[in-house]
Amino acid sequence: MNFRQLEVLRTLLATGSTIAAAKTMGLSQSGVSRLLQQLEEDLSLTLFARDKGRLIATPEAMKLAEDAEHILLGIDRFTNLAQDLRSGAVGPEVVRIGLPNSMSETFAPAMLADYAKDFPGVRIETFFDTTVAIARLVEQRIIDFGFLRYEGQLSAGIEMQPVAKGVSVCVMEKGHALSEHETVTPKELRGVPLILIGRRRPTRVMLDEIFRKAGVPQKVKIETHSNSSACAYAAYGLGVAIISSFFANLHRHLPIEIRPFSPHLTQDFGVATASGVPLSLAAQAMIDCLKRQVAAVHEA
Amino acid sequence: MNFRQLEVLRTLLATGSTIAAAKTMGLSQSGVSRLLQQLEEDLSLTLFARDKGRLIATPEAMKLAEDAEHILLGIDRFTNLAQDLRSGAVGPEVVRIGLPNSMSETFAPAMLADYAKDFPGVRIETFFDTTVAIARLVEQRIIDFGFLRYEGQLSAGIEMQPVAKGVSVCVMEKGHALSEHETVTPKELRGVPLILIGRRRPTRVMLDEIFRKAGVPQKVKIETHSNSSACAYAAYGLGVAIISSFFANLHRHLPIEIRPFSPHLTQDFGVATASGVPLSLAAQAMIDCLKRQVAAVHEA
DNA sequence: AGGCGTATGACGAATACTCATAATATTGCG
DNA sequence: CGCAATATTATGAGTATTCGTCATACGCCT
Repeated sequence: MNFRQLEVLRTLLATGSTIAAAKTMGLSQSGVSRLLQQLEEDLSLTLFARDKGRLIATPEAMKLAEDAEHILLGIDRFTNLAQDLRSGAVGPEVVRIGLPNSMSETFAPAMLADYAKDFPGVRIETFFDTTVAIARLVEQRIIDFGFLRYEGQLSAGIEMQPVAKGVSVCVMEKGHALSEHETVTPKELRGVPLILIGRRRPTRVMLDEIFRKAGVPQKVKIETHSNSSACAYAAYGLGVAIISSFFANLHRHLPIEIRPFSPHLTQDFGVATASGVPLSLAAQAMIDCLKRQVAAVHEA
Repeated sequence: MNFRQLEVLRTLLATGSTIAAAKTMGLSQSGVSRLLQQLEEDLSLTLFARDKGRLIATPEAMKLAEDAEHILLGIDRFTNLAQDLRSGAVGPEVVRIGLPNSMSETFAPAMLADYAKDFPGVRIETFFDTTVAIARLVEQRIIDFGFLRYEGQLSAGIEMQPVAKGVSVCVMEKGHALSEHETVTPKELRGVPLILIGRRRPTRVMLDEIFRKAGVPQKVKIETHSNSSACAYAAYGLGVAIISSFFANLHRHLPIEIRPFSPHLTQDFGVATASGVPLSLAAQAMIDCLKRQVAAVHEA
């Protein structure tokens, strides 16, 4: 049995002749005739009496047509649903994402605005938190994916796909004396008030190591825990922040100058998903959108 | 698109691998693989993520599978009807009903036994599911009528006729300390492990509100999604369940005590039918039988 | 005869399956 | 640890079946 056969049954009952049915179904008269024969054969039932070369529906045909209608309706619904899923219109009711705190002010709104253009029907839930917290949210499947900096030591249930790289940079207020330099080294930072983040994190440890090797004592004026605040402090002339270029670029709207820090320190950023859990189309599209947005910020 | 493809979708979701699916469908593994690929191509959707050589269903696949199930059900019905017509007899009349899961164990059997006395020739098909799922089955006319709790916000194509009312009650194991009380208030439930159902449903939200107003924190030990399990948990002394008296009464055979919860919360139960579709005599009689049965449980 | 309808033979294109085999991940064993 | 054994999906090749068209035959009515 066959969709087409059911359609023929319906159309034949509606139109009364194979020719008319063929016309409305967009195929040849002989095709309709064949389809009907097949259906009758499949069911071992006479659906239409052949009377003087005309087709006359039997009561059986009418009974069956009701059920056929049901099936065809269901198929309609099925394909419509597929269509909606494809365009993300119906999608999963909600896409949940985790982002670093620093992205809440400008990046996330821009990204979501971009996303909402293509997927107006999808509800979005955002969690802003630290890298570790986001990783945990991914692991517990509370969010579909998270964007975070990663350092190799990821738990088993998480898969990363790299999205961007950053290098350590110095952020200072506009017109700061150090902005004369093309790049900034620990030597030049001797005695300069510093704004640092993440007390015990690997990147911070490496930074401390670099200063130690250069024989320059750090004059840490402010310890903070968000890139946003570090940039804001720098903008107010409270000191020079050393953060990743990735986050510095997100705060270009502030009155700050950004200079590469030397020696080179790189950071990897990527999208974290729970391994073995396929993403919905809507979530996948959100990741693509995020990548676009990151690329836009990066090249600007 | 194709019946076989839909079958593959269903079977694949049920079995989890092409090999197992092939076995149950009686064709080769490669056949299943091909059918799946075709379906994905037809729909332009990724139904299964290929992860390390395994298939993992996407959310889209699960959504679509529900609709596919309906279609396959329709096909089943269609062929059965054809079978009946072939064998001459204008098939036995069939009544299809949807009931809440909690009624499968004692209520439905009793009701059908009662019904079968008067209508021995009628074939009966029962669907046990959640309120929302049953409503959808009614709307799509897959069942003649459904019995469910309603909360006002019903879709346009459905008509309700009230059958019973329930009030919120506490269910606890026999001999529980709280059974001393004539009625139970939030105050007495302070620190008592609770068994609650339906995280975001209106009734649950109202319950949360009541506890909040009473200044009593809920100690939710178990969240579950069926009244049966809630009663079973209560019977095992895992905590005190707060559910509708209507469902609690269906589980009187368990070693439980039932006490009214105060303040009063009422629930409405009724029969849902597709609007504008006349019911068969047999279906109407089934509704009457259901009402009788409900009355019997209620007064007992 | 001419108009309107269905049925059917012949044939090409598409589809449905199978078999055999490749590619890849997991597991157990020495 | 390395390596075979196992389990899984994917794919190339080939065959049988089905789908649909064209042309045409046939029947009935006016």
